[in-house]
Formats: sequence, C-alpha cells, structure tokens
Amino acid sequence: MAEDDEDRADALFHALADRTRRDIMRRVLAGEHSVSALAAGYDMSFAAVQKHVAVLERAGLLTKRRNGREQLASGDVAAVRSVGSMLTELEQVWRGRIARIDELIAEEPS
Amino acid sequence: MAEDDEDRADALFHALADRTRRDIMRRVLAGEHSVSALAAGYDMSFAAVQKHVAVLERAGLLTKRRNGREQLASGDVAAVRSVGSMLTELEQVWRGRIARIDELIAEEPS
DNA sequence: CAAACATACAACCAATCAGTTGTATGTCAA
DNA sequence: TTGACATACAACTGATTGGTTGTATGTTTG
Repeated sequence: MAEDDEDRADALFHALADRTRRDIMRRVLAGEHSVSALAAGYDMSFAAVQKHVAVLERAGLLTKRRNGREQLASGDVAAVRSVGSMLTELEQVWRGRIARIDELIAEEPS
Repeated sequence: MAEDDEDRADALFHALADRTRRDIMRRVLAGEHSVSALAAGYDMSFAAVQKHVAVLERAGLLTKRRNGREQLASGDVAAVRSVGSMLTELEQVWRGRIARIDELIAEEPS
C-alpha cells in the first residue's frame, strides 16, 4: 500500500474518531450548514467547532463553499464510502483465511 | 444514539486510525498470530506492538487466546463490520438529503 | 532446578489533541 | 461609515498518544 494512502486512512479514521465530528458529519451529510449554525448545536466555543470542521475538511470528509459572509459546509459521501472500502479490504483478508480453512477441511476428511 | 455506542465508536475509529494497527488487523484477520510473531514484523519494541494489540483488543477488533506461553491474537470480522454499519448509517443520512432534493425538483418543475 | 522465552505492565518522554481566550479580517445592513 | 456578524488563526493548557526502557510473572525445555 502506498504511503499517501496510509496517510489518508490515518486522517479519515482519526477524523471520525470523535463523537462531535461524527455528529457534524451527520448534519452536513443531511444538508449544507454554516460553521456558526453547526457551532450553535454544541456546548463548546465557536473556535472549537471550527477546528473540528477543519479536521473533517482536511480529511476530505466535507467541503466548504462561500456564500456571502458565511461558509457553508457540505458532507462528501464519496469520502465516507472510501472509508467503507478500506473496511471491505480488511474483510477480504478475512475471507481468504476462511477459504484456506475450508480447503484444509476438504483435504483432510475426519 | 446511546452514550455507550458513541464510546464504542470512538474506540473503534481510534483503533483503526494508526497504520501499524491497521496492518496488525490485516494479519490477525488472515489468521492467528502470537504477539511476538506480530512484533517481529515491525521496527519498534515488543512493548510498543503489545500496546497496539491491547488497543485493538479493548476496541473489540481482536481477541486473544492462550496457548501455552503464547497469546494468540485473532481478528474479529464482526467488529470490522460494525464499523462499516456506522458508515452506512452516515450514508443513509445523505440519502435522505438527496431524496429531499428530488422532492423539491418534482414539486417545482422549471 | 535453571535458563530462555512470551507476555504484561509501570514509569517516563516528546508530540499531538481538544479545548480555551484573544485578536484580526472580511461582509452585511442601518 | 459604523457596528454587528461570520470566520480564521495564533497562543496557551491539560490530557492523551505512541514510543521507549526496565522489571515482574508465568511457561517451557535442557
């Protein structure tokens, strides 16, 4: 696996490893929200929420679009799916293990 | 969402947010490996690898089984799938957004 | 039994993280 | 143009992380 892919995986899983950020993802996947609209929903400073949004943006999980003085954040479902495909890759490794066990059982009948 | 589920999600995503741990997961999903067999594959101390294994175990991504003086680690594919289902939940939120957009288009023909 | 092996865990360290407050910059509206 | 709003970013703090070394404990083997 390429180094950049691992960096990307690190960033994606890290971004999702925080409940506030996962909640932000739910909101921005449901529709565009300004950073302050998002911030209003959490019991922490605006700057803290803004930093969470920045982490998600750097990981590619959301994009921002300027609209006047607001910055509208929107979730990127393709990035969410790319995380899913990493998990699928893991599951494929596991399937290989099961296939090998099945071979052994077939070769060596009790 | 229940608090414990969020704790669990934090632990799962955090556990996967490290390339060494993801690599360990590939190995233990492919088959059982002792902690020292795993440690032999990385350029870091045995204790460091052991701590990575412990993080994965606490998150429920692998289980250990004693065999003499060895501790054999095995990946839990169900836990991997549970992470996948969290992503699917996110994707469902996004589908709701698209459905709502489609409704608007249907209601308001240009 | 003694020596080597496999694991666990504590203590420590530098780096990163998640939060804070404060300040600067750009945009809208009266 | 002035003031309120929306955002960005720097600097700081305490907690956590990922690594280290050292020590203790149980297990196998000569």
